[in-house]
Amino acid sequence: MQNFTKYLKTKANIAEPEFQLLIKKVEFRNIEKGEVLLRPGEVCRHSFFIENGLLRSYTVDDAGKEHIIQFGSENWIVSDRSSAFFNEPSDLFIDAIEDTEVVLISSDFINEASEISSSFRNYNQIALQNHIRHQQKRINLLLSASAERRYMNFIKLYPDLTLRVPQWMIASYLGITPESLSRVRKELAHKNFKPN
Amino acid sequence: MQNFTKYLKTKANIAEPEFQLLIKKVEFRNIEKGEVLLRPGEVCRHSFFIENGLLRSYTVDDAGKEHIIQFGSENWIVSDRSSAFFNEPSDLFIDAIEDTEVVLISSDFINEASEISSSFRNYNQIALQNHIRHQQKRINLLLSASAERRYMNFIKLYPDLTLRVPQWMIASYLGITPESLSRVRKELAHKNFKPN
DNA sequence: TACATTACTTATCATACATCAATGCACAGA
DNA sequence: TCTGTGCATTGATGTATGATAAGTAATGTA
Repeated sequence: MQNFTKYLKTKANIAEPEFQLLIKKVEFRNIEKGEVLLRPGEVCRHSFFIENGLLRSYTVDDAGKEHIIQFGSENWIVSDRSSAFFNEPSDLFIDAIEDTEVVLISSDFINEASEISSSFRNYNQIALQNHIRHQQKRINLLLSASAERRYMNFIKLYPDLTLRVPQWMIASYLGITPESLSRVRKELAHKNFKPN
Repeated sequence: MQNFTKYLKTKANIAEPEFQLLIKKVEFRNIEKGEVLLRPGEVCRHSFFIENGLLRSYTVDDAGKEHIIQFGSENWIVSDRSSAFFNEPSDLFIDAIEDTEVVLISSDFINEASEISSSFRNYNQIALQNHIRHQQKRINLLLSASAERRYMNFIKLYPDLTLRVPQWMIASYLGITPESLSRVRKELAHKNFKPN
């Protein structure tokens, strides 16, 4: 749990004694590729801090089509925040794109950590605000940008994911079909586009 | 400032003595229809609590096209949260769709209120989580739903706004053109669709 | 009342992207 | 080595929505 430890100690700035208290509250798990961690209808009881590996959250519409809401790799947290916070059934699937090691974070953990440490509270606040900022950018892109521009934005933001995630999932994240993404990529190659 | 008072006292559960302290910190303003409260490049120094009237926030893309991020009417808060929280220049315009009375809420106010009152802190937390939930639903709709379904969802969620907001703005919020929205409406009328 | 302005609709044509189907490839398991 | 399965590519075709232009209705205002 090196990454999670580092996350608590440096990012959330938790001191050693509090750390010793808190660390007992979390659980460690190995997830196999393809394993499902959350299904629609269930309440999301844990947030997943990713030590290493790759998770995604997504919805499935009436036509059975998947729409990816979020990817998460090392040092990210994947969760259905709304479901976890409001204790209501989720609309999402969460599953593993690669074999993944996660730290299970319960709502209790968050609450206790917030009580114990004002710096954790602060960090949590920042995380929420970041989430909002990120979502707003995505909404704006979905409203205003073509498939090509959305894809270019994606590889600029997530060069690592671009390599690790299968293309059809990227397409799903961008709100287009795999075929369209393939054509977009061909176009870009043609235009001699290079990432960076 | 009846609505705002009620908001602080009942929703955020602020007691009378704290209320007296806090209320001095806010400012009241009348905004004329069309007046601009925030422009891209500026840092969003205030959140706007709406006593009555109607605001919107929106971006303008390279082609000069507007994309509406949010509407806000009575008892809602309109703001660029990211800009306000992180103290960074905004990408958004905020302006008034109707003559509007607002209460100006500064970051200082939020911070002080959070220190004074744990119930305010709590309420603020809930507001952030609500925002995230709302944005996620919108992202999911933009990824998965047709123009028609997005519109149907809109009138179900915001029957009041459907009447008060000009159609071309609703179209902009949904990510379609006014012409398309007009077509969708015709279709729905044809199918004998009634709200509710 | 008349005139200007703004909002909404309708019609036509254009296009980005979806859908469907076929093919090629790589990798995993027999 | 063969074969199956999943993914990426490509081509042909379809369709929802965009762009443009014009008309009509509604609203404001002199």
